[in-house]
Amino acid sequence: MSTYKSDFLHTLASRGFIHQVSEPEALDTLARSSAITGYIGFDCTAASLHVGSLLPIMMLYWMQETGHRPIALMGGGTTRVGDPSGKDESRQLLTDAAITANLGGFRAVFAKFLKFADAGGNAVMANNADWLNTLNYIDFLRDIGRHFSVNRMLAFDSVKLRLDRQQELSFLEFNYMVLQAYDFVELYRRYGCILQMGGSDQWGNIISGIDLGRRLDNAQLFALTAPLITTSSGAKMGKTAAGAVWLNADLVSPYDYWQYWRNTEDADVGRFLKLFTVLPLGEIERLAALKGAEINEAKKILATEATALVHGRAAAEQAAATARTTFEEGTVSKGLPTVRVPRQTLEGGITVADAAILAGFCNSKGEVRRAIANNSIAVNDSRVTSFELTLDEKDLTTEGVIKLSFGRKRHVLLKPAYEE
RNA sequence: GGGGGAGUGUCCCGAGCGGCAAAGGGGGCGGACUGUAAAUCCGCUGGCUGACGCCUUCGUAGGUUCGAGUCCUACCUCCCCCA
Repeated sequence: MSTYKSDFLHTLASRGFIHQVSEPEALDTLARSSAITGYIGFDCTAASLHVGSLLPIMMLYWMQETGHRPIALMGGGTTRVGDPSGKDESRQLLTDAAITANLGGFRAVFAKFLKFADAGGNAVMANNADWLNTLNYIDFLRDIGRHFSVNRMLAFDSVKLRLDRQQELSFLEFNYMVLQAYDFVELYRRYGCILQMGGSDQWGNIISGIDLGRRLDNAQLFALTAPLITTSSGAKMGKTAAGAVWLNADLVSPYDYWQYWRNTEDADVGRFLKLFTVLPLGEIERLAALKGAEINEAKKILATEATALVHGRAAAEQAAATARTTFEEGTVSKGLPTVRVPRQTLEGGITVADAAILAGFCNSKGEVRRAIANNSIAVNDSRVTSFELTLDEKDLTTEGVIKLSFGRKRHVLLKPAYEE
């Protein structure tokens, strides 16, 4: 399956994580004979990590799992600059306060995948703000800047793309790759880190770091990139009707997260099981081979396993149970997302339109109107045909809730709120 | 510096003789069919209104006109050619 002899590279390769590796033989040999240290950098542009970050996180997970030391590098410093790779326009700059706040949300997520010192493991969480924020400009130019050829930098895709399209590329962004390269060297010096991993769009930036390490410290550093993951039908990972699929439970509930994976396309099941669960490959092979409706079993396992990694086994099982009662038994499950409606409002009667907006299904009454015309909205599993329909306490089921549905997959329980 | 062209429905691309809430795609959402899949077909894809209708939208600001995405002026941004 793979020609790698080290546990680390063999695992990554056979699970589909590897796109490109610099000097694969040398790295393989090294990883076989000793514990190596490697890192991946993460942006702090959002308040939570999302499904797109999952792939790199899993690489760090396997790194630790196969006996090495992973470093999750928070881009507290580089996020202040903004990576131009793969973007047409410069990203909006975030305030330092926002970056710090975002960082806070990350640690808990990483702790679910990696064992840091407080959990008795060797994983490291670093923040490049620690060394970037205090850099002295002139010193930095003389020590680091001299090793960078502008001629070469102009040839990098991330830069060239912008220039070719006559898109603005500020000097600030132009420096991003220099800083990222410097990060690599800094981590090498601090932790003996010799490997940087990342998405395939990071290749150029990583190579810059390798070059810098060789020039400054005569170090042999390595690059490993992962393929860009899309669904079989070509869509980018991690988007749903409601937006990005975040890893924080307060942004995307375990139930919704489970649903996201449950709705994986047939053709992706095997690949995703390998990438996003830690099930043994033999088991995955068996699941991916299921045909027709049977592959739904594999999807449920994918959903439960993937959810368990992020939200814990109990939450995953609960999401699975909720899905089972909702979709397979067709009954009202208490595990569905609930929306509280003040009791007075309910007594006075609330229109379906307002309820649908409250539930987050629609943004305007016009949308609700169209949705009803399209047969999309149901109350307690019966189709709503009239825009005039008003809901009140008589519509409460024996469980004391009103089940409001949008389409066949999105359900919400309206629950009278007695407090406040 | 001179000449020519372009900016359209706040997701993207893109048509648009002065009557336009504005063609057509893509994407998205929903329905049918299925297996909570894919493919396919159908519907929807500015806001308010029960409805007549009203309001807001075509780079920005003015102007002409009963009426402007469309014509005129200035400005901004981008592309191409000449220098």
